[in-house]
Amino acid sequence: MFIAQHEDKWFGVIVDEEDRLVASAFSDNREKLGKHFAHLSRNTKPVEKDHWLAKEMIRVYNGKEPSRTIEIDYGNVSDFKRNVYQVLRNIPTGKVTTYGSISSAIGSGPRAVGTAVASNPYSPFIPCHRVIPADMTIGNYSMNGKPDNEGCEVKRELLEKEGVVFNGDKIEVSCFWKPRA
DNA sequence: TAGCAGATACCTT
DNA sequence: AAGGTATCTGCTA
Repeated sequence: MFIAQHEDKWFGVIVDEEDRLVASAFSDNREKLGKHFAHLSRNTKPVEKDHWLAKEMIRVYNGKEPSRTIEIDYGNVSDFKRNVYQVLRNIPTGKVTTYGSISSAIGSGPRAVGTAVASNPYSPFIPCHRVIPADMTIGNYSMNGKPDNEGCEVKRELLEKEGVVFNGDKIEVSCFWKPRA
């Protein structure tokens, strides 16, 4: 596990031998982050600092696109989740889509997509924060493994930093992006 | 316009 | 084999 600190948050990544991403997450509590990773990945190696992916992560957290291509190690996820995550990777920065439109694109159901998105181990590189309910409200967000009210604020901040426009508690329809079938 | 059921497909144990 | 979802739609008033 590699770790980095930025403002009030900790950012962690786990990579494979070829620097592909096995898991990533962030938290305002370093200990919680460690526990979350232990739950996520068996072979959590000792903490090291300053991996390039940890820096990329802070960049993405601040609403920018990564400066290099990120390769994902899907070894630990089911086929279904991998399908969902590949759709998520195509959502442009500054846009959002809905659980329902993803499910119709891949021939599944919205609640099933919800469970897959909720257990995204690659946040924020795989942008689960860009998935919202069909009524265009902010919906839910998990921190350290569970849905979290504070996490919803983080989700909104992430989207605003990327340029998503809010109108009260709803997102402008101009920010909606439809996944291709 | 808001609230509520029922449908839904997949994941986890 | 059953129970749990980070949902959606259509009905009601």
